[in-house]
Amino acid sequence: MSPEANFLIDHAYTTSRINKKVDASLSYHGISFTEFLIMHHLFNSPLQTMRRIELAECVGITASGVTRLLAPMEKIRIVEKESNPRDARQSLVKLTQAGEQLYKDALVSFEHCSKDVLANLSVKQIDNMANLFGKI
Amino acid sequence: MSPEANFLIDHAYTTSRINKKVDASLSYHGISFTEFLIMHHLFNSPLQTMRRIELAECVGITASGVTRLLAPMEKIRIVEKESNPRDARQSLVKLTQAGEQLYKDALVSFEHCSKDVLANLSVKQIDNMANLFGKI
DNA sequence: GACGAAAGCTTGACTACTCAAATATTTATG
DNA sequence: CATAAATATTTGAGTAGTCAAGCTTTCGTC
Repeated sequence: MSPEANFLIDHAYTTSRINKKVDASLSYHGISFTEFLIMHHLFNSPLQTMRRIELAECVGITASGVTRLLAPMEKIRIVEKESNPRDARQSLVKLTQAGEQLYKDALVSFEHCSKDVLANLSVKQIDNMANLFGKI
Repeated sequence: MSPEANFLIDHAYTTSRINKKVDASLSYHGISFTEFLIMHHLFNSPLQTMRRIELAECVGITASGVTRLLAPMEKIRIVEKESNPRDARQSLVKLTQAGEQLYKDALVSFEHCSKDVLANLSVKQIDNMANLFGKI
């Protein structure tokens, strides 16, 4: 078996362990990793608003996945809809004040979890991996 | 945001893209990545049989996930049940002849896909990443 | 400036899981 | 050796998505 194939198999295993740790860490705030990613991209987008299709691309799910994910988040007022006067097809998404605070709180846990997950690697090694991953 | 947190976020994105490519490549054989992983671990286990709980650990899902995943695979005779005379609780899983052939065929696609996914990386870089991933 | 094609989003039906509880069997202990 | 605890698996109910089809709005072209 080639090193490429072996890597993908090992990678799948490691990824599943990482995701479990991250989900466990964020569950304290009542959110999943995917919901955290949504909030992360909203928070860091220039106008704090994004189209649903952009969010889908960013977090690696489909547009309908975004619709279903956002529905409960709107209900508890973490995010809200905003319409684009220039294009009535679009339904822009925005973090509410509460959503912004929740993101900041969750980020603290996420930072802790990240450092825990990657505790055996130096910053140089992480940068190196990040660089290699960027090529994929 | 720390390099660790940034890495996990980028990693999630890249992983989703990798999984999509792998699933697309294996769909030609009518199987998912998870099913491929099951067959892979069965094929490479010393006696070609494993307990469901071992499979669950290997592929990073729960025992009940394994039950549900294997049900259709048994139905189309890719895998079969075998009982352990020493322990009646166990229900061992084994690749059938057809399952073994399917695995070998799927492996060819998986190898192609792996090389394609990692085309921009040298073998040395892949080994390096595999090594770093092993520390996680 | 009408109209077919494309973009953005949602919905219905489905898949691939998860978790908690139930069942069956084995192991350990008093 | 009886019985409590632990192990292996399955099942019921729920969650997190997917895909294909549909609706509405915009764009491109003639």
